Amino acid sequence: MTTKRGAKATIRDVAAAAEVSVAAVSAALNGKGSLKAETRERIQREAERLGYRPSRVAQAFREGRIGAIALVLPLMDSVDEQQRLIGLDYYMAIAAGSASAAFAAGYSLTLTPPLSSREQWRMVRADGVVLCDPVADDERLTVLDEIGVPVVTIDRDPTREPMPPYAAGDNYANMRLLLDHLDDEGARRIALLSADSSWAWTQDGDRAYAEWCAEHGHEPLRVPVPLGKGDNDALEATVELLQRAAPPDAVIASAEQYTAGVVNACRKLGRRIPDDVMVAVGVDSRSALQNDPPLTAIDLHPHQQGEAAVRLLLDRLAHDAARPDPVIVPSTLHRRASTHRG
Amino acid sequence: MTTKRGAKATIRDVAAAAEVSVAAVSAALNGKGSLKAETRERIQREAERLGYRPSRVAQAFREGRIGAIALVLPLMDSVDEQQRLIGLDYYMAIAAGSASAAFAAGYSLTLTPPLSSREQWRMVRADGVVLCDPVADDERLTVLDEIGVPVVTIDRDPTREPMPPYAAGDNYANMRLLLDHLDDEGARRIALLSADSSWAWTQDGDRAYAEWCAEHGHEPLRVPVPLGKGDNDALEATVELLQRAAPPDAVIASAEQYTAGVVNACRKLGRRIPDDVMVAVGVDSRSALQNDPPLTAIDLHPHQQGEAAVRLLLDRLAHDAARPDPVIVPSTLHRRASTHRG
DNA sequence: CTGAAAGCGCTTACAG
DNA sequence: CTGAAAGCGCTTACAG
Repeated sequence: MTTKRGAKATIRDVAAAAEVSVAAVSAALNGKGSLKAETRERIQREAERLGYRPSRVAQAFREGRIGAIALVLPLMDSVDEQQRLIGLDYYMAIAAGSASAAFAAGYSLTLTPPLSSREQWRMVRADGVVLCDPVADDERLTVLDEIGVPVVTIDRDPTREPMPPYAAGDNYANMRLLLDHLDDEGARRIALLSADSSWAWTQDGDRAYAEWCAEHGHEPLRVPVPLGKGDNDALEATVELLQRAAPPDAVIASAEQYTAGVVNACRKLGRRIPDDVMVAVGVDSRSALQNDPPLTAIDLHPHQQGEAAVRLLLDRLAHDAARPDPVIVPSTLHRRASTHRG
Repeated sequence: MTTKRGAKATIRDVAAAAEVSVAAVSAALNGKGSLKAETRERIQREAERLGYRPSRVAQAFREGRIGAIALVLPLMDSVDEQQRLIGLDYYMAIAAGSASAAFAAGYSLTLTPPLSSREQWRMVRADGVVLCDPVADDERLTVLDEIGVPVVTIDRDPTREPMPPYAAGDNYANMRLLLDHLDDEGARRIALLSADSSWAWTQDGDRAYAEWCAEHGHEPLRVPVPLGKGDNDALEATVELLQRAAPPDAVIASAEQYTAGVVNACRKLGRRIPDDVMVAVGVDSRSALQNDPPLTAIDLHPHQQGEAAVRLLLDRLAHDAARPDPVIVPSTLHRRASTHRG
């Protein structure tokens, strides 16, 4: 009645060893049913002796759920080594928040690497997916829909109908918050580095900027900067801006990726922050906080966004009901030295 | 014979609809067996019509494996919001590398949030665990061993016997590489910021530093700096170092976390890098690369370490055989402007 | 208080 | 070429 070496003991092995039924073993180990204390202890002893561990797959199978949620981050989509180094604080915090919310509900969080083919997506073992920063007509959402996997996005889908549930910051309001703050601090020519992308947060920010400028009679100074390709683009764009005949007296870096480029451009040209030019960032990060001087930035509370997205997803899984409302996570403006002239 | 609304179609529903056996459905959908083309097509049509998706859990159950590997990162162990912001490039790259190696082998990668109790660890649904930076007598390894989950570590376990298989950089050699490089560039008093921890990489680095100093007749200038508690500690330690009567002419920041602190300390005291003091970092990051001037750093190729660790784990899962040898991933010294006086 | 059985959804031999 | 059955390891009603 001993198990074979190497083969893992099953509930049957324990039942045989303790000379009871498998049901009794199950009850004893899960503290259910009503077993005589003596029997329960004997079963536990035998289980211990055989090194029995209930099979997690079998349990999952019985529960009818995988017990995992997949998280898809844009940064995992890059293939070359250089790019992979780019671990943005924002996404890391989303991952941490998602993981803890998932785990609190008895789910684990799965990181999904770059997937191209439909085949690969079918391999994903998860009860649902949290997808960050969908683009317009995002193919991945189409595939997931075909496969029948529920999806929640972080940042809303710009085009899809019906729009999947989502969690997001209030990107429109945040941009206006930055602009008002810079205005209060005396900035009169505020430039914006922003990506030409179909992401909702970019478009919301651009719209807020355009409207704010129109309302305040300011000339818009928006410079498109590609995202992702390293940070030279942001540096060059900022250098170009600052060397214009009428340079800006404040620069907003809308993306975390631009942070170093903007700062280095100022340093390169000998422009002091904030005296010659104020700098503010649309997404807070360690770089912003640790910069000398520390940079004013919007904290999008990505940890909370991750938590919120996972909870939305779990609701969908549980109730299979009506599409829930989006969750807008309030953001915080951290006023730091980069936008305040002593 | 139609499925209930809401309830997902099972293989039985498809079999009934197509008027064949479940075995035929399985064969048709997996392209196995020898079905008449006409039958196969009819089955596929019905499956399509019913929106049938094979249950991933059931498949997993049959395969006898969960199909997931858990990754445990030290940074996920912090609870307060402030700490969570700390997404180190090093760990992010490990996660990306692990995920792609896992996925290539048909496994997914699960992120495990901070777990304290044995109970919580039992909830982890994974066929194996990759644990980063084990400390001496790491409780987590003890628990995982009890639960019977195979483990591979990144960076070796400092004390455990038998030592779990691991992937790591050559931390001893790397420290000497940095020291030799600084020596070549003319540094004569090289200080080291290093943590008082039981981590193997810290201890290896400290040992290399002590031996190198002894061999070269240099006075050791090692300053212990706590890890994790934000970056003020590194800044203060560096300020203190640079204000000594005999200040160092080079500083090695052994951890990625020290990067900003060291740079800001130099800036605060008006010491120019590299002219007044050279700076080198033991772990490469975006901060090091984007600093002005860019900082010389050791690239530990964390992406490859992640891949290697996952492959070690998969080997163990597959063969259940002898303990494999550790994998030492070669590191690269990136010589940058911070250690070269024009 | 305990046992025997059914069943979760799939795939893989094995019969016909 | 196709069907009926066994079985992966567990838990949950249901009998005794």
